[in-house]
Amino acid sequence: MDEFNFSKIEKKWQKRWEKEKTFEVKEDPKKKKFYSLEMFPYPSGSGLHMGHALNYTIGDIFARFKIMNGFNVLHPMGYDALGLPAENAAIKAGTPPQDYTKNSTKSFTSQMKSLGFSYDWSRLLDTSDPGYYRWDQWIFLKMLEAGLAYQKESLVNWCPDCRTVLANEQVHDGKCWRHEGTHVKMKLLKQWFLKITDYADELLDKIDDLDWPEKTKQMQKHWIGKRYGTEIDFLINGKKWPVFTTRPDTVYGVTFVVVSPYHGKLNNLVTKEHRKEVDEFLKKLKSISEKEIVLLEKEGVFTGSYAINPLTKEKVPIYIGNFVVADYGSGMVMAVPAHDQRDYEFAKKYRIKIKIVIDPVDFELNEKNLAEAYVGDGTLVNSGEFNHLENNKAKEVIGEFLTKKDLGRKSVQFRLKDWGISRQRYWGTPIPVIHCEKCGAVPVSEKDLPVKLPREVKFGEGNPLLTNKKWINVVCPKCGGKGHRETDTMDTFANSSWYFLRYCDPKNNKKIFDEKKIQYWSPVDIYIGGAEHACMHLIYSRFYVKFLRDLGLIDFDEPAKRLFHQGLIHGEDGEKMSKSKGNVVDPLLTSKKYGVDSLRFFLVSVASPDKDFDWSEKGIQGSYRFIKKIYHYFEGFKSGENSKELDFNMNEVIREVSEEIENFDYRKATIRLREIFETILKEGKVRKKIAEDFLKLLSPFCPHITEELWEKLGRNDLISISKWPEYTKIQVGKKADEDINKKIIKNVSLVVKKFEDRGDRISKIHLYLVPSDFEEINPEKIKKGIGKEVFAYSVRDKKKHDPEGRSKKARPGMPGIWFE
RNA sequence: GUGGAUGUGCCGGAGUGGUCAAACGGGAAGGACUCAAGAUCCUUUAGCUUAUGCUUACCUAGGUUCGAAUCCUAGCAUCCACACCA
Repeated sequence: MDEFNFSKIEKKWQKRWEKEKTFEVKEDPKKKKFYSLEMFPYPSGSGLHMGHALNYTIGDIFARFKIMNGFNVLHPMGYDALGLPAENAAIKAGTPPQDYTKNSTKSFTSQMKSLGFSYDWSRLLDTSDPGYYRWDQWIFLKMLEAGLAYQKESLVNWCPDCRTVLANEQVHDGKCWRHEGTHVKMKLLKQWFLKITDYADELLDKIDDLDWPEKTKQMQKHWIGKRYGTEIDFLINGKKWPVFTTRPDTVYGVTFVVVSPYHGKLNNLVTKEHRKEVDEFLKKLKSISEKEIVLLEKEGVFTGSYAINPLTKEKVPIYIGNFVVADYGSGMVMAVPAHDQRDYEFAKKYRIKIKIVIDPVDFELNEKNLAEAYVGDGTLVNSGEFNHLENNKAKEVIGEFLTKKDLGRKSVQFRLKDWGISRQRYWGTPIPVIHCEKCGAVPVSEKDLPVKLPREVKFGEGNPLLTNKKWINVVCPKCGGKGHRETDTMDTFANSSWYFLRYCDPKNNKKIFDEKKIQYWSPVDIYIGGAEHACMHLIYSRFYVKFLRDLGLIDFDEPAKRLFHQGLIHGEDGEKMSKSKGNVVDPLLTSKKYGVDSLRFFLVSVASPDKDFDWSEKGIQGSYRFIKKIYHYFEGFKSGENSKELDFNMNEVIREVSEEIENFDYRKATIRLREIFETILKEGKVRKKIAEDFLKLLSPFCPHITEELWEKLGRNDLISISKWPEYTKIQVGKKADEDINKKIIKNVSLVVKKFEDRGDRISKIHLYLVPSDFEEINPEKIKKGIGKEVFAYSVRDKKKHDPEGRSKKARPGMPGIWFE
């Protein structure tokens, strides 16, 4: 018996796939395409981790399954190579990010190749390649033309560690998404924005059509956060200041107005007498991180100004409040302490008047027994001409009234904000704009793209691009005068927002991509990656696709039809894998120890791929044993006749495994494979067809040993591109036919016995069968089997005798029963 | 607070109205082989017991049903995401 030398086998087949370009694909109108994509990795210097291995194994199994099912499968890979970590790591290592990244991507590629993934490596993409980011810049110019890219002075999230601005989506819990311990600060900067909000409605509406995990869809909906409400103009110093509210019905209960400390026109509201207090308050706020503000008590300070309620004409004080969000609505809210908990707390603290305007109807509410805000429904009181209206009705009525008098208007607010893409760092796509004193921000002309990142820069303090004067100082393309380049680079999420389109035509240097190629391959049929991207990458990509569609470049609306999130792998201790905890398991080392196929098989057999699970060394040993067993069995394979039962089982397994892979129930599929293999082992000799089918079913999971054993069975083609076994219906039909009568006899007898044991007398039995069962049963047989008078009906039969409606309980294999 | 998910045997984890003491894997125990270890193979793994028997079991408490791990109601617990959005 040969020693099971998995590493020799792996290399042998990986070489052959590469040599024969097994997984390279071209458009072929005669073949149905399938685009299978996994989120491309950020090529960190530490190489592939187990999470990558899981992600790509899940995708690879799917892609291989589709290939064997006759699809023309596009299964590409690339690198999201631009970004801060590479820059930081490069600085640390003292090498330019270009070199650092090249090393990383090289090692990623060789690692991925060694794991046997079925990628079309000829389409390899690298976002740090000017040939790629040139098209980032091109899209930017198109957005600029369309008015979707713009510059504005704004308060931004600033991470002191990254020394750059972060998008809202990159701030988690008031902290930087890359630095768990770093609080994000607010800073005022001139920034480039992409007007994703123009697409807010469509981004929201189309969510329902996506075959995506419900959770992710929910998160996106929440993130976009569409709210219907009313804008009410309060009068301050003779000027109209709009305030957004979802509760116009409570407008008579407004006793103060609160403005955000970050409101742009805050200074207009602060009177001389209150300047000092306000400044102190603002100063105090600055020293507190956003995270802490959330935990903080509602606090505020009086500005000295008053606002006039347009309906009551009452004058109410204006406060600055730490709980008001600056860039939602107008950054100013009307406060109704009787009917909003936050306002209530604030009013109590600063002893502001509380006025009840909604009467709960079923109990009495007065200022004295009010221990918290009453947010329920009721009828309006103290509301002038609107008294006695039901409050939900009042929302409408007051809204209309305000509109008619031009004191307000219906309004829709989104939580989603425009996407700030400016980053003050080096390793990103340069924003293709030249600033000119005369002409302002002038776009670089398309023919001058790409604006390449200069190698000659100094890293250290601030933005490295500022250190290359030669690169910065250029002539204005418009007037020929003095100009300087924009030194902000784009958020890396710009790079990843459309990469999946570029895979369809990765080397095109004339166009972003060829329309015909895009039309053939896109959109992505299955997209696999982490759930953490739900509100970042997965929203941005949707936005980009819609924009490119509106440019007329593509004719679909959504980047990916179907989405799947893999689970997280924890260390053996159940904790998240991390270097500091020392519980990291390296996929490469593991594959060297047990073989790639064992690793792949194990990764998808411990748990459903979308569930989190703990790494287990014992577990992978179990997978290894299984694979070894298979290897040894096939090595000495001798065909022979096998039982009918095995034929039947195999046929079932083909059906089940196919369905299970399609539904990402990989774990169940591996169980099926184990079971059927046990049966094969027990029988010893089986027909060659059975052996081949088994190897084919196993092939997406364990591509290397199945190639090897396929060869051992005397085949010289590749199993990886062989035809997936077919499931035959006839055979099962026969078998099921025999079963169904027995099954029904058994089940019904059981119930009959129970009834008779209780002392019930049964003379007649009425059975109500689902139509498919009804067609297959043999009533005589059942009658004999049960030994009573039996009447069988189809549930569809309108003339059936069914006084108690038992036919409703009928299910396949188990009829509804009624006794007489 | 809001939204989502989950709760099954020693552990991981299937199942989803009758065939369920509950697949499969891991662990453990016993046995075979071996001088021995490893590998491999077989058996057992809720309790009483060895009977095609009973009892206790699928978070808890109720309910529906001839019958529930599976359906309904309430509660408890855990995990994740978002979180002062007016």
